[in-house]
Amino acid sequence: MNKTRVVFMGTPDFAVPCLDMLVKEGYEIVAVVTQPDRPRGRGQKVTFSPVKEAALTYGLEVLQPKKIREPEAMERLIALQPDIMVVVAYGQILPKTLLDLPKWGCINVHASLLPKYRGAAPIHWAVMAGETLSGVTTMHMDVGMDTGDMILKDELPIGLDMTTGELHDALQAMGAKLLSKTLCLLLDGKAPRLPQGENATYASMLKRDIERLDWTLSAQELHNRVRGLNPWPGAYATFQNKNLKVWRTKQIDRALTELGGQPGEVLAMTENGFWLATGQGVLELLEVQPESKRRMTAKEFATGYQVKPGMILA
RNA sequence: CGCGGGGUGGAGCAGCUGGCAGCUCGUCGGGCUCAUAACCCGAAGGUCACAGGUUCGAGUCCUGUCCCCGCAA
Repeated sequence: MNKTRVVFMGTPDFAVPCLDMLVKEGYEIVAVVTQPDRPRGRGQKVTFSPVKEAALTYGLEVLQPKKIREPEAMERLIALQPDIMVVVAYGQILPKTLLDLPKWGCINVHASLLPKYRGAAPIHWAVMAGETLSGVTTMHMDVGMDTGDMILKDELPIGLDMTTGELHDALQAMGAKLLSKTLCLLLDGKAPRLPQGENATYASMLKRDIERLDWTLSAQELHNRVRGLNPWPGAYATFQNKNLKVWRTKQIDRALTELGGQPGEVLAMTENGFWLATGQGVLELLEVQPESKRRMTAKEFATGYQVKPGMILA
């Protein structure tokens, strides 16, 4: 049994394996802090965050302050006298008072190789940028946004067709393992403090306009956009005045000049879908989803909606 | 009660101002081609989500139920 008193802060799925790990390894989790319950989804049903769901199954105390700075929450955390706070995608900035509260400080697990992709959506932005290497980093938190001194890193290659969802799942598992190692080092007094250096980039929250596909971009950029926004929030284009989500694409190694066509024009039907002209290069659509319909292969879509060469997607 | 779309042969869609259930793909049989993502001829395959109602007659109109999905969060 591990007597270290831990406060865990986290919200989405990504954080859950870290909480699982802490429980499994016997840490004394004195409280779990997560974002408040909010109405969401179709029907506006109030739902718990994944971390809250997990915490409840473990019978842990759950705190859900609207703002972490509110006195009630601060007092409670202070009263709990945590030895360490572990923060994984919580979604709120911690004030210095809290950062300085635990004896061992506050540790964060971040889904990128810092100092690249600091911020809210590191996985999405890394995939959309066409990065070939990703990973997770643990750090000693400070007042900045993901600016703290680093402790450990673990790397993971990003495949050419890998989606954000796939990378997310891989990094999620990796994050829990790295956190485990990090805590061992830290509690041994052996955790390094590696400054992040100068080459930082930021991965801000996604804005809605990123989802709309612009066929004048290159096939490469569009392919990265589509896989980077899969499975959430999804990229879409317009077909016959209705939205068409594009879930999976493939870059075609074929010069556009030999085929002609304006951006968004259907060039040819293929075994699995169809080719589309872009600003530069050819993109094959493989999986799409019309409004109100389920996901389907681009082949099925083309069959039912009578897609033919020469037609235009906007 | 957040807004909205939809459930029709194996797949994807049309039909929904009520009157014999249609299209493309796939499947099966046959033909053609050096070849192909092909092409030609023919065939099989549907309790039109479920239950009730209106009607001479319902995939189509009305009511209820189940399931799927988009937006918004």
